[in-house]
Amino acid sequence: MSSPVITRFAPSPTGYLHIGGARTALFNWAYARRHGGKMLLRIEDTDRERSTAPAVDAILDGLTWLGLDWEGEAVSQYGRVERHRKVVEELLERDAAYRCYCSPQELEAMRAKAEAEKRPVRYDGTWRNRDPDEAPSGIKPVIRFKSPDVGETIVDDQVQGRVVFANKDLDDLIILRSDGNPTYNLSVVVDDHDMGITHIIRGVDHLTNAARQIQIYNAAAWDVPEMAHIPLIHGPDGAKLSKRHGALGVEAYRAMGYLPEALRNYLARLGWSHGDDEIFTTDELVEWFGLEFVGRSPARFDFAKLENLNGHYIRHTADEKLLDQFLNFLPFLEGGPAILAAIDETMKAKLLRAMPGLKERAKTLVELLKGAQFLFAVRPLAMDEKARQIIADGGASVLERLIPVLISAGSWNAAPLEAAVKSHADAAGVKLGKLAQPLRAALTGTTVSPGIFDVLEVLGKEESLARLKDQVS
RNA sequence: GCGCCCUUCGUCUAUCGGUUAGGACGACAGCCUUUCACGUUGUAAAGACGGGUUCGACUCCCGUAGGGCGCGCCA
Repeated sequence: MSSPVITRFAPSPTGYLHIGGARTALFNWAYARRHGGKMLLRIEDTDRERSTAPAVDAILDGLTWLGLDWEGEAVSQYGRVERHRKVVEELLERDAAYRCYCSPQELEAMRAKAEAEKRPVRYDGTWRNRDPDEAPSGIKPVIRFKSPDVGETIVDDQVQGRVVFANKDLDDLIILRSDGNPTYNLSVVVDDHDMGITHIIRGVDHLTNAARQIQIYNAAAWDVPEMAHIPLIHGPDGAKLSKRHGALGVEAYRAMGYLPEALRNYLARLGWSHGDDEIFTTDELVEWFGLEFVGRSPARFDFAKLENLNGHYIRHTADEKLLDQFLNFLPFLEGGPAILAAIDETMKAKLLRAMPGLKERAKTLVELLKGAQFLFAVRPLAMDEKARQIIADGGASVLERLIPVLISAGSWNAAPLEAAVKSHADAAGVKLGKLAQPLRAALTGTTVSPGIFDVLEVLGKEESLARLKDQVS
């Protein structure tokens, strides 16, 4: 029996859980599930300047919302510094590390010079073999890892394949700062080892780190875990994902009205595939997931596809459950808490009854709310300017006759609304079907819809139509 | 600059040497619908470029171009 799979998600709490991190977490989670293992969570908070408690909360909250659970308590990397220091001591004793007395200024000069001479920017190894007795007094040294200077380091990656790095390209990285705190690459190795991580799944931006980390594993005589470096998510323009694009925190997606199952499905399909399957349950994802099906090229984030998927999930969610999700979503929407507070049992019943009509025309929960506006409208109804305009332009007789009927229809389910419009179509002798849309706009205060133009057209108000079009544009 | 990685329709992708290169989103057109939406049918749309290897390359190799990532006392 081989050892159980243990994966980990290790975000640094310097901000929210961004979409790329969410996908990394999803892959780790799915992989662990697939193999009956578990996913651990480690907060990489060794950067005391930038790490914040709210960020930790945001990450845990984001994962929870996405339905990605982890085993046990989240490990604080900072809480393990003593252990990290101890390992550094051991490396020092094994002659796998050494003290370096170069000042930040010297290093900066070294970098600048290398750049000016168009040479690779690397630490030149000044103190690697220099006699420690020559150490200048009053300077606190950093400790550098003694990276092998010949040969090569091979990252046998589950996704990237066999990636070879020449050791001469990897310089002696700092593993302990002058203030006595360990650095990332050292901490990661120690933690992954101590936590018994068997599979490291993370973004390709860590590929070079992987090589350095493997060297540390070797120096410590520890087994190197399996590694898988997955491609990054790019913005629609192919460049790095920016805020404007989608590098938002998952809570932003929640606020935009996306369902966690839709986001999960979408994210899973980004870089991973199972033949032509596009829509699948989380159980299926777990059943099908495998690193061998993860591609190596970066994927662009496509909101249109996410929306489509979200619409699908909204349509296929049972009314009761969808109502629950809708209600749970409101607190995260701007102005949503007030709306939620105003929803009593009667309103819930109305919403539930309206759900069938509502959900098939909403791609997000925000749109669902928009569609439900007619239920929330305060009576008597305040009409916006555009609606008044229509009435003034001749729609009055028709609208005036219809509005009382529509209000008395009571339920305000989309279906009765349309039925009411329908039943009066014949009576009025006009193609009133075309009025449903502008009516809704008029009754709810929603902004102009193209339908209003139709109204005027139906009523033969060419002149008004021209005027309105002019006003709108 | 150095190192590593990537390159199939606009986008996400299937193909794992032999296919009319398939699916999905989006787009466009039709149908359904007295609105919108849903649904449905159809159309357009791809192997970056140049060399090899092979009976045969999208698939393997090399090069070019383009793109990405990394090169901190950040993680």
